[in-house]
Amino acid sequence: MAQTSLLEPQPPRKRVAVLLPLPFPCPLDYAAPPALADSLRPGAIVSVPLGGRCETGVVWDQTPLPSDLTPPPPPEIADSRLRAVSALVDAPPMPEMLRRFIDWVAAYTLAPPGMVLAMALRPHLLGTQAGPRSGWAAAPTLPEGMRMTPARRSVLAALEEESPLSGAELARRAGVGAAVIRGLADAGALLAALLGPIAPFAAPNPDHNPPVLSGAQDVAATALRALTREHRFSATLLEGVTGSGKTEIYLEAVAECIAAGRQALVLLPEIALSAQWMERFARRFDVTPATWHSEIGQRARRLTWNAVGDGSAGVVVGARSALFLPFRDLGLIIVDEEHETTFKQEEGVTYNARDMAVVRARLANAPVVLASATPSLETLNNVETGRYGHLVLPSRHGGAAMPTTRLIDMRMAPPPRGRFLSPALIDEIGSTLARGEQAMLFLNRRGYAPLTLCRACGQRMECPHCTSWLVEHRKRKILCCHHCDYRQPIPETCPQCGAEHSLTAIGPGIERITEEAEETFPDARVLVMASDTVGGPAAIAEAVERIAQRAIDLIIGTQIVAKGWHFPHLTTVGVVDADLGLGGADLRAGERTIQLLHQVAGRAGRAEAPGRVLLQSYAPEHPVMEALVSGDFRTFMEEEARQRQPGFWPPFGRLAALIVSSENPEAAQDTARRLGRAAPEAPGVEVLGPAPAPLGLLRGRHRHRLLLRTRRAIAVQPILRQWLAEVKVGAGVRVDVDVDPVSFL
DNA sequence: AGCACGCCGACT
DNA sequence: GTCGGCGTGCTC
Repeated sequence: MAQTSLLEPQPPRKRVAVLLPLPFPCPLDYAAPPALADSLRPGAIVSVPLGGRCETGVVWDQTPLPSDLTPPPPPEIADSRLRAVSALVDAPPMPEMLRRFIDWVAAYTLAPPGMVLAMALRPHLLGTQAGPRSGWAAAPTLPEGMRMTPARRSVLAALEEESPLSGAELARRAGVGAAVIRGLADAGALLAALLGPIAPFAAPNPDHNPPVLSGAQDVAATALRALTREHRFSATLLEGVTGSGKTEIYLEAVAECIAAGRQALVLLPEIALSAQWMERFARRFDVTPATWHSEIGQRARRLTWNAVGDGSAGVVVGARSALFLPFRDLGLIIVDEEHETTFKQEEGVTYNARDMAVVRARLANAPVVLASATPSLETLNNVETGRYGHLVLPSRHGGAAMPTTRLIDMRMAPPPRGRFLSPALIDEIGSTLARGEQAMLFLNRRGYAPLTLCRACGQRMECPHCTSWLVEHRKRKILCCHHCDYRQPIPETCPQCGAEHSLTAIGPGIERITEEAEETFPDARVLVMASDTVGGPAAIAEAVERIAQRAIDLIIGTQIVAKGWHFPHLTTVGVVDADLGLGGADLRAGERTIQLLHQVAGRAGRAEAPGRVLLQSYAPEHPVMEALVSGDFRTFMEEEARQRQPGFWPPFGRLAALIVSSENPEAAQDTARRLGRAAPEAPGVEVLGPAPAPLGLLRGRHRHRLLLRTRRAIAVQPILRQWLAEVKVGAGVRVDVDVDPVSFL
């Protein structure tokens, strides 16, 4: 009887590639146990051994990518080193579309595919049971002799309102700790009860409340409906000023998508701030959509993830990470405010959700609609070259006029020393308030003052971990860094020279403007809106409601007041420092400033009362200011394009940044220099740098930057891959790759 | 990302 | 003489 010889070749074991949500460069190979072999198809969720632990991953396949994005194939490991897949996880497989998308994003951003997978799989990995959960109900009679305390009483009161409730929810509503609940349960005052099934997402009704459309609106809506019916990829810019009805129009495409039984995804820049958007959706479709953003609770997260996967969530409104949901049948993507830079994720996998939405749509054979009043130059260029379609809503809905914009030349009539509101602006706000209308002051800078210096020695208060000034927050009595979480009390004496009471606030932040406004308009009811002063979404919704009810006269705010709110009684907007975004060597400084200020201006005068916008500027002849006054956004962007074209700056060329950082300044510089020496050389390819980053120190890491610029026809990924492979990165040094950078700090 | 292995300081 | 710091390197 012949024995199997160790020298004889073994039949090759059946192997599967498994991608794990870990920063590996490629999937790992595992042996497929015969019992599982048939189930281990691509997309299957599996448990596998890794080192001494067990990990959850997804059976992967080699998915075809555009040739210039394809990473090199990994070397195959020997059969003898293979370990076997432990188990098939009882969960729906990851759809092929999503797997292809993950590969695409990883290849494009040069992120490890596993890290991209982690974004798509994390919701699934958090908590595994979706079955019925148990909670607590009050016992029909209280046990005799039980001690009653205020905390216990409030638990029982909460159950009078609603019962049963989960332990965590009950503790939250009663304002007590888990111990109180446990005590009551032990005493027999609470009984375990099964919680009912979680309410599924109600189906939006596309015929609930269709809008009455006219003229250009009707044309645009009809066109989007037709594209949505087609079931193939298309990209369309929907351009229209604030108040032109953009949202209503693209919701018609959503309606068409729902009617066709497919799923729609709407990406918004800051979902947590959009209670008003939800209302509009509810008015149109009679239900609230599923939402997805970083702040939803774990329960809702899991529920939504499942509902998207089984198709029961027809519409998802989300922040950028919603792109990675396991849509079963994605039929439409909307990117609202497509020019917003918050679509760019800067941490971890650096991707631009606006661009990846286009990729996702292409893979899904679905249309994508990019909506904006002030489209990015990238998108305008894609329209220009015919890659994207273009629909324009030329005027404000209901005949409301655009606000008039006026510049205040701060060199001609400056405010008094230490003041920041010019006489002209004060006049205008004063008469607005006198007419009983609302006014807004906009300054995109939190805190009291951006810089604190010593009058005696000139010492500036700066962050010990970052290249940045400490910002005074007078209300909180601290100096804090806006780049890291460093904060310190405001010192009484100068830490440098010891002089007493010599520290002076330089420049305005929103707190300081509030102080000045309250002194100037003592009778005005003032509301301050900044990301660090308003609370959660509910608090913001309440603030917006108070504004709508005219309980507020003067709104003072940062960025967040610019974001799509409708304030019907607001007629005058004053921009405290219109030049603020123009400093620094940012490629898109002008574009960004005009987009932001245009959006702020759009808050003014949306109803019958005409709006006024006043821009305080020390550079009124700047093209950005002139464009804001004339309202000629188009001409400004054309000029911007003319300036970028000869140097092959985006969108006429491609950029990728390498950020070299280390706690050790020499190590960072050394690696940056060696990267510089190994810089790729080819026609149409240029490397700028290395140079110390403008933010030379960030969270205690010293930073240097290199910038790769190529002609549009040349992909940056293979160049970057080869370049990085040539250079040995020093100990403790990190090289972060940022393809299509938005920030140049 | 974890987790192990591996070389140099303060302790029973 | 050991316990332990976290630096480098590997996981199919």
